[in-house]
Amino acid sequence: MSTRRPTRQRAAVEALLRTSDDFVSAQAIHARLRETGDAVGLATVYRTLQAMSAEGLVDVLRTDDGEAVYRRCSESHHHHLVCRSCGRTVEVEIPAVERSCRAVSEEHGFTDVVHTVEIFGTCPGCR
Amino acid sequence: MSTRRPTRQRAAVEALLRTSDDFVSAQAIHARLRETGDAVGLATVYRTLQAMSAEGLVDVLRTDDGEAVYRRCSESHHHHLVCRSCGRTVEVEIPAVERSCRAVSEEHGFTDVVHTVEIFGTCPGCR
DNA sequence: AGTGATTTTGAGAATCACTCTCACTTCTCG
DNA sequence: CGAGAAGTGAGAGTGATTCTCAAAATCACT
Ligand SMILES: [Zn+2]
Ligand SMILES: [Zn+2]
Ligand SMILES: [Zn+2]
Ligand SMILES: [Zn+2]
Repeated sequence: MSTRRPTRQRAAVEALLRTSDDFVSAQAIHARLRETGDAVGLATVYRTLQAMSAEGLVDVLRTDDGEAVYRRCSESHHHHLVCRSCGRTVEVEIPAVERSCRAVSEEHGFTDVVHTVEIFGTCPGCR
Repeated sequence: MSTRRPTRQRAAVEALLRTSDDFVSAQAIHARLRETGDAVGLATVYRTLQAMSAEGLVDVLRTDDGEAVYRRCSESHHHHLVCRSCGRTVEVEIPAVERSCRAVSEEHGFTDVVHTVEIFGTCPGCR
């Protein structure tokens, strides 16, 4: 089956993610774990993040320069309001968006539809 | 001023984009131009696409594996409904989405806000 | 605990999109 | 026609992500 074995490495990555409210890159996770002595191989960090992403345990998005960043998130469907300056992230649910995306898709006969919605701005603290 | 000089290379890239209804990668553009004998250096393809993107002449989005793909688009603000199988792309305007994104941003005090919205599915033809 | 099958790990190599460098070509405009 | 500004491209450099594969850890059972 698809149950993954519990390992020290996986626990370390999950713990690190639990301590960060913002999106973090795989490279950053690798570096931080190395600092704390809880080192995990880079390949393993990537593998773990992929697995967690597939299980819906983390959300992924791409920065402007194409780097993937990860964040531990609630499991219900939501989107993000991200500060482009400090990275602060707010999870938001926007029913109107869900409705409109579904409507537009049906209108054009598309099926198996998924959507990505991300909002970037400057947060009140970074004024 | 910011007027770019007209060159053979730039014209070739623009022409290529005009012939494609779907999103294309810089690498693909470079390869196709080379095939048609209308070769343009890879660096120039990237530079041209960046410039066009900055001028709002092309839309950019990232594929799942992080590659940037470009498409000549109408200049008014819109989003895309993309077939994950054949790449067919439909431009859509969704006022409700614009409204909601703005509302959510204000609610959290974010300013200078931009949003990305992309919808992926299987189109009627790829059933 | 022991044992063998199965999975996971990680150092380093490999990939690949993208950017940089810089000498050379092409425009622009007086 | 120049002189200077802007554009080009082959090739080197970057940096994130993936691959390789032998060694290490975990599991299932006794
Ligand atoms: Zn999230
Ligand atoms: Zn949604
Ligand atoms: Zn578009
Ligand atoms: Zn919009």
